[in-house]
Amino acid sequence: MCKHKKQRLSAMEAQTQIAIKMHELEMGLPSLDDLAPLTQSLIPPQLALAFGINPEPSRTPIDLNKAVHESYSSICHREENHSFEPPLRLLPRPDCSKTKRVESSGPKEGGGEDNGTGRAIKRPRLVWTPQLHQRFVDVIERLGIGKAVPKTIMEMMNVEGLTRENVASHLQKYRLYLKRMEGLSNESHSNPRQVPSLMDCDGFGPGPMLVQQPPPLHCNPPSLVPMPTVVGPLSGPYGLGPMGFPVAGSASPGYCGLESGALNMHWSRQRGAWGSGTLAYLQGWVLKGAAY
DNA sequence: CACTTAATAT
DNA sequence: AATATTAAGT
Repeated sequence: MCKHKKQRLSAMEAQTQIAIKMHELEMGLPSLDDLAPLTQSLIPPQLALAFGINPEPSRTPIDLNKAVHESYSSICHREENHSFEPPLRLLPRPDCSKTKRVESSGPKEGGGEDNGTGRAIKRPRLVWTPQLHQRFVDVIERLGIGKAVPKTIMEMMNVEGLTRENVASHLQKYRLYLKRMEGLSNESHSNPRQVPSLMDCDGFGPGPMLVQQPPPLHCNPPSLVPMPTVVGPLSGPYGLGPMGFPVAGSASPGYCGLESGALNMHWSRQRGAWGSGTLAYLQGWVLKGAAY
């Protein structure tokens, strides 16, 4: 009896503590008068020029409004898909010297930029991390491989600084990869006698002796459900496949684990199938006895 | 134009 | 080896 009272009390205390903290926080915030409007550049153009910093693109209230709407609809879209992908940022921070410019508003990202000195700037070469590749694959699955073209993919991936060229290049490789996988599974059909030989362990995917059914899972995911993936150092002793996929054949158990969203295995509800290119890998996992 | 593909460069 | 770039064709 007394216990309940105490619990209620402490709950209330916690509430008031939070309220107090919030109040303190708010007190610490600058007043409206102290804030610069978002339309105003944080760095005056002259100063930016003097230090060789990319001048900020000018933002009109319309730009801001647009940006807000874009963010909003982007969030809604993600909600619709039951997917929680925070907007991704390629670089820790837009670096002032030679990175890409990033602002969504204003003139398109396009063209050879210069940072005021008239010199063209080079963006650092993109590294397709598993997370990034994951997003890439997600988008392709939503679009369907037929409609997945560089521009659309780029837009849907919603990654700051990602270019169409980046995506096109990756897509080219991804398609080759898919083709290879197809070839493999066909071959296994027509020529079951063939021995997988190297295919199993050379880092290019599992061999042909695979079951054709999606493995039974304890749950059929509502939409997109992250599948078990390899975790650990990106270039560890387990093999990374052609697209940077982990390869079952060469994965050592010590490096296997469950981590949501790290790699490319998804159940596609639309198609009622494992995401393109992932089936064989998943089967590889199952055959290897990966537990989940 | 944007897209594909192959070849080549970094 | 992974990514970018280029060239040529649709």
